[in-house]
Amino acid sequence: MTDEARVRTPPPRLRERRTRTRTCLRDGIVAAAGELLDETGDESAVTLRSVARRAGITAPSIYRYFPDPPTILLAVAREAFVELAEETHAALDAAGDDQRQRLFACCHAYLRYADDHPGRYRAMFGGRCAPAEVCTQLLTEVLSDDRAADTGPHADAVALWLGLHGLACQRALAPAYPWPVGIADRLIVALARPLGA
Amino acid sequence: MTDEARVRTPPPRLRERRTRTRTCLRDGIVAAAGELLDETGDESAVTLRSVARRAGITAPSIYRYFPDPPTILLAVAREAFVELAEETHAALDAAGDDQRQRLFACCHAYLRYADDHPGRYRAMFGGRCAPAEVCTQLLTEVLSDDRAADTGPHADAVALWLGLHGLACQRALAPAYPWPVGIADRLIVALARPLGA
DNA sequence: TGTACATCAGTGAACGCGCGTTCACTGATGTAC
DNA sequence: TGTACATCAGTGAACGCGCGTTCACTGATGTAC
Repeated sequence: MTDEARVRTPPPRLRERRTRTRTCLRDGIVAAAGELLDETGDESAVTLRSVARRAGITAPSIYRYFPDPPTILLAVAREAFVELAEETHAALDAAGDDQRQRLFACCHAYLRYADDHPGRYRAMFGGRCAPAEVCTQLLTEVLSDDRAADTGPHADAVALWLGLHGLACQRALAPAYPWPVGIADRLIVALARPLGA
Repeated sequence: MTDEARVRTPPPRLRERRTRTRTCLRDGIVAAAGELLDETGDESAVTLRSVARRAGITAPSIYRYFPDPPTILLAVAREAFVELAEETHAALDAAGDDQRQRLFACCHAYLRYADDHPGRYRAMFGGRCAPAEVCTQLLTEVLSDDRAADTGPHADAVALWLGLHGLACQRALAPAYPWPVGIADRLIVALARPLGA
């Protein structure tokens, strides 16, 4: 009786699996890897098998979607860049027209994303992508309006981004560190002059 | 004959080992781990066994010096902080008395160390130590002379360090990225005002 | 509408590998006589 | 000075584990009649 019931259990499990398939198992795999990354902060904790466990599938299933584990992390990083862009653009949209407010909104949205997704943030800049361009492009736009005559809005954007990145990076690793209050604004003001001043 | 010769080979190997022992095998282990770190840029490539191979000993030997692999990386990070401090102080000593020159010398020595030891640099800030204090203390000294009246030389030093760290960090990961020329000076100037201006 | 069949996403067992860790051991060194 | 012995750093074999990867398979789905 008990054995019979146990033999019959597969169907619901398969049904559940099939349902997941429809909403694209690939997304589930990427999401699982992202969660593991944010929870552990350690790329070596994101193995093919640990991702499979988190996603509720068996390890070989992943090969239908990704040729190898590094490609999963690449997908996580790419998705994270899209999310980051969405959040910073949303912050810009909500900030109105004032240049200075737009600058701060954009930068704080950037830092917030890094704080909320420390593992993903590290994966983004782990050398798999060439992402500085993505980030600096946005900042170049935010900065560029009244800096066309400067030595180069691009270089200014890179400098500002490097400052934000340094803070985001280190906050992701040592969130408990007693950062001076207003350190983010101090960076923005210093690096975005004359806009931030 | 050949077999006999092979049987006799151990002694020189033991002698060599013993020689190494005198100059402290522990240093050899830390050095081996540091080399692996800089060559691969990947902490997961620094295993107990890979370190032992690089150091020319067997894996269990390491237990005489370190209780587990993470402790090796901790030792590498600590040693790297000492080296970094030595190099920045040497640069300051060579820079003379001019405040501005001292600032640039210190910052460039910092960046040079990161460029020369990318793997070690990442390990330093991998969350094992609370290192921001070590770095910012030095920068606070370099900055503080004519900034005592500022809202806080410490916060300024942290901001400057974050900028340098962002650059060092990202250069260690993507050395091929086409950084704008003079990006380091741009960061220093912006973050160390009025000293850098 | 009902039935037979092809498809193919996901399974579960198996493999070889490098890992961390343990253990009894070996043999060079330094000490006591 | 020469000999017997204790020490203990490093060895090499062995273990169990989780990993990536492969393979034949299962069974739900969609299609052809």
